[in-house]
Amino acid sequence: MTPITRTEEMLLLMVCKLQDEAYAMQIREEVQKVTGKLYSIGGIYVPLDRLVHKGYLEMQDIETSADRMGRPRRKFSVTSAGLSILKETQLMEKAMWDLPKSVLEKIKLV
Amino acid sequence: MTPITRTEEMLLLMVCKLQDEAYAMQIREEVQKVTGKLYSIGGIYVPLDRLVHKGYLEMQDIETSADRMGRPRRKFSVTSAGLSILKETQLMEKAMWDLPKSVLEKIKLV
DNA sequence: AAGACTTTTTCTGTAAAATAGAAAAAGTCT
DNA sequence: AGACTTTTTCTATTTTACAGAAAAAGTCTT
Repeated sequence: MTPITRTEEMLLLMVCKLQDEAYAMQIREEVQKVTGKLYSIGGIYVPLDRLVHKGYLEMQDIETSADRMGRPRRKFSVTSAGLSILKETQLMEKAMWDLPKSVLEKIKLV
Repeated sequence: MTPITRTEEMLLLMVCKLQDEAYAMQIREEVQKVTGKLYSIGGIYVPLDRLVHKGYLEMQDIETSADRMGRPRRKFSVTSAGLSILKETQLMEKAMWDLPKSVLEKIKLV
């Protein structure tokens, strides 16, 4: 299983977090909350589509109900392969940060 | 401060971990230990140079002492800007993984 | 001292991902 | 019908990932 990028990790996690509200534009907002940075449209849609293509996300067309305007949205959800790669990613991050305490301390105090 | 990639994060951390043994080829080995994957030569040198260029790493030429063969090596060390970006990265990762317990549980059990 | 040997670094080309934003699409509202 | 709202599609550019051959800079052998 080949590792995912940080952007991909973030998007998967935001879909997890948003659950029934995991629409692209909501995800974009959530990413901004977490990173403090507003991603461009392409910066969201391009990797989301890639994640679908890789089988880590599923997509569902949602019909516009009478209570909102604009083009119909697509809702995302994480597949079990997606959960699995997230777990792997988490373990890898943990391994990466397995450093001597003295080093961790130095980072904390910067 | 613009975020770094996962590869950059990993390399910075491996330099931290290896301390006085932070030579490119040692770093490569360490990366393999953590990820389970052997990176190509370019996969190590290219981003290391980039990190130097960005000011997150420093480089020092080490003269070959009589007890080893081969071309002289370059030793890397993390700058204070490097420590700082690592800290930011760590905080961002923490924010990303701030999910409902039910979701974290689902990931754990996959 | 010349040439074989060892190990690291330099270099460069290709593929993939990040980034950006204009234009199109698909609805609702007046 | 046409204006309006919001999302998605599309595509071009820059940056990063990935790969490995060739060059470099030493030591060792004879």
